[in-house]
Amino acid sequence: MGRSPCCEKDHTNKGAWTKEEDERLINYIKLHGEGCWRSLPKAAGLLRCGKSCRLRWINYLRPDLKRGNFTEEEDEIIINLHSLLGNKWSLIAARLPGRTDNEIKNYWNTHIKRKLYSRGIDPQTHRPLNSLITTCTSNKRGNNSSSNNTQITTAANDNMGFQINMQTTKKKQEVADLLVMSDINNNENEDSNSSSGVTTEEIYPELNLELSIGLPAQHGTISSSCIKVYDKCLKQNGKTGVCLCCCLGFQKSEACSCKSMVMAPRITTAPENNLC
DNA sequence: AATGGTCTCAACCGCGAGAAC
DNA sequence: CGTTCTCGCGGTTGAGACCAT
Repeated sequence: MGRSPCCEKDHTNKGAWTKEEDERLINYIKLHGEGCWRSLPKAAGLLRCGKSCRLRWINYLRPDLKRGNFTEEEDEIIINLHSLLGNKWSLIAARLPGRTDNEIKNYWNTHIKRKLYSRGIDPQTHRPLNSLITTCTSNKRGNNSSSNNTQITTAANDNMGFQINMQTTKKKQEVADLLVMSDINNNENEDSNSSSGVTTEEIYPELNLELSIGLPAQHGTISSSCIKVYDKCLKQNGKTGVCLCCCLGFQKSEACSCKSMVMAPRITTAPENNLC
């Protein structure tokens, strides 16, 4: 019946590789070649699972890897290939000798996305950001209970750009994400005169939250935090288009520079300090 | 100099497809 | 033919480097 497990996970190391482990892996592959990742760790005297060995070799130890910064030419190749292939990093890597899928993926997330945003291009769709007036649909519960929907719409803002220097930690980002939801919840609760301490989930077990928000298109400095929050929202809601200021509820509606673009009820009852 | 926030990237995790039994 | 495993992939995480105050 089937095959035996690839490794005994109780007896394997995790985390960063040591020099000694690297040397063992390199020496073994020099002698025996790549492949047979399942049996490799034991044969090479490594307390690692085969998967980990494969990853270490492919992403770091392979002799044909090109080290150093990506060139402008490589940037453009990646952008073009991504527009054709999407997040098929292995396919993109196959067309860039000496680069790994992991490396390209990291580079995309940390550099190229920002570059595209600053050009006013959405990195997912490769279309101009200011043409996007879209719908974010939070439908985690998978049920469209139309009477309980909240719909909020803003348009793209050409003036604000992405010059939001969000001094947020990862935890703050999570809080910020929750803020979005809780602000919506607050609006819902205000509407229904609900008292505090009761979650929206309790009030609306089948709640579907639908947002329609636009992204600014002006060139500017974008922190990776902004991009992460944007991506997270994008992922959770399935579609494109978030004004972060509004999304995070970081400003009062009357103080927000994109107020003229707000077309529908705002997301938030904002905190006192205006970070916009 | 100390502290706290942000960025980068190596490594891990989980999943799907196909192979082995 | 069904079950289990391997391989490879894309997404995510977290440690440490770097930067700002």
